[in-house]
Amino acid sequence: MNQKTEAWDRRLRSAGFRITPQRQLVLEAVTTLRHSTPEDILLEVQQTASGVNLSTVYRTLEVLEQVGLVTHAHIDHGSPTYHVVEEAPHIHLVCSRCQAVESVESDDFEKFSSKLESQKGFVVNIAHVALHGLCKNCADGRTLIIDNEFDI
Amino acid sequence: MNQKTEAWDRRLRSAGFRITPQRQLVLEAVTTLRHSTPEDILLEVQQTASGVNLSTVYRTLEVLEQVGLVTHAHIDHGSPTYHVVEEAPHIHLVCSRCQAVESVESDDFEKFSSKLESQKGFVVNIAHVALHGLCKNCADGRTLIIDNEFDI
DNA sequence: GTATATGCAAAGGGTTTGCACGGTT
DNA sequence: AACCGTGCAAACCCTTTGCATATAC
Repeated sequence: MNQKTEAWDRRLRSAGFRITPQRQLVLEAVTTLRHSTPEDILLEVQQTASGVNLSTVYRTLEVLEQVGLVTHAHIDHGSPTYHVVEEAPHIHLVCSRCQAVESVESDDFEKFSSKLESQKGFVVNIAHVALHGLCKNCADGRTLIIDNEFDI
Repeated sequence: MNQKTEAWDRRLRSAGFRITPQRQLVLEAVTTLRHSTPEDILLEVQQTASGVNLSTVYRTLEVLEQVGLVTHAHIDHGSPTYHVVEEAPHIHLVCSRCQAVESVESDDFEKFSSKLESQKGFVVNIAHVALHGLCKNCADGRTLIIDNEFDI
């Protein structure tokens, strides 16, 4: 974890940003929570002695995203969810019924997206992909999602 | 176009909703604009004599989505974009740089998603898919999107 | 010491809601 | 006539911004 922290710091510093307790706290929270909204992160960091202001959370996430340490995806209708940029790229599966978020490796998706690239010239930002639907539990045998069936 | 209108009306009526000028106007606007935010729709319908209130636009879109006449996808960080449910299912490609929205048929995507279904049990709502990245023009030879390269 | 980051509070955008009125059935 | 739908305004998120203060470098 310490090694990770050092890498984070280097990344920030090399981009000309300063290391602050708030930035470290937010980064730890994003790591711990795995998929979290700004509000989630606020609650997490507020459990520490120092605490961080909500606007600082927003500004920090912006910075962390700029330097490539975190990304976000639009998981539901509300706030975006942030997560650390990992070694293994993955895409998000979001259940429209139970709101569960699942990460799956993107290998198969990449086959599709590279085809898209060669055919249409469109280059997909894989880390940003969030697919909505029903998770295994909630699907329960269905094979087709009717658009208006859930509040999605 | 008249035939379409009748089908719309039937759909609404059979679901127990009433036919109102506002609902017809919104539906026409969504059709005309192809990919539009509530605000876009408001501007479009305000060009008519009657006009429609913004909150009615929202409520109408909710109804139209419930009865399966329109869907929405989360195209950018802001408002969702609505479009009519078409015969040919398609997914959306959204350029992070120029904001252009492209529709492509979902055949290839479905190959991926059915694999996802058999392997993970996750059933993707295809109409809701919006992939972010760079369009042909903006990609301009790139083959990898760095997450923080654009404000996405 | 200087430039950057933070906290606070206020403003901003998008969306939802309560209520009285108007229109559809 | 009864009920549903609309307009209006207020309320409600979530996010951004301005400014004075604090802090990293």
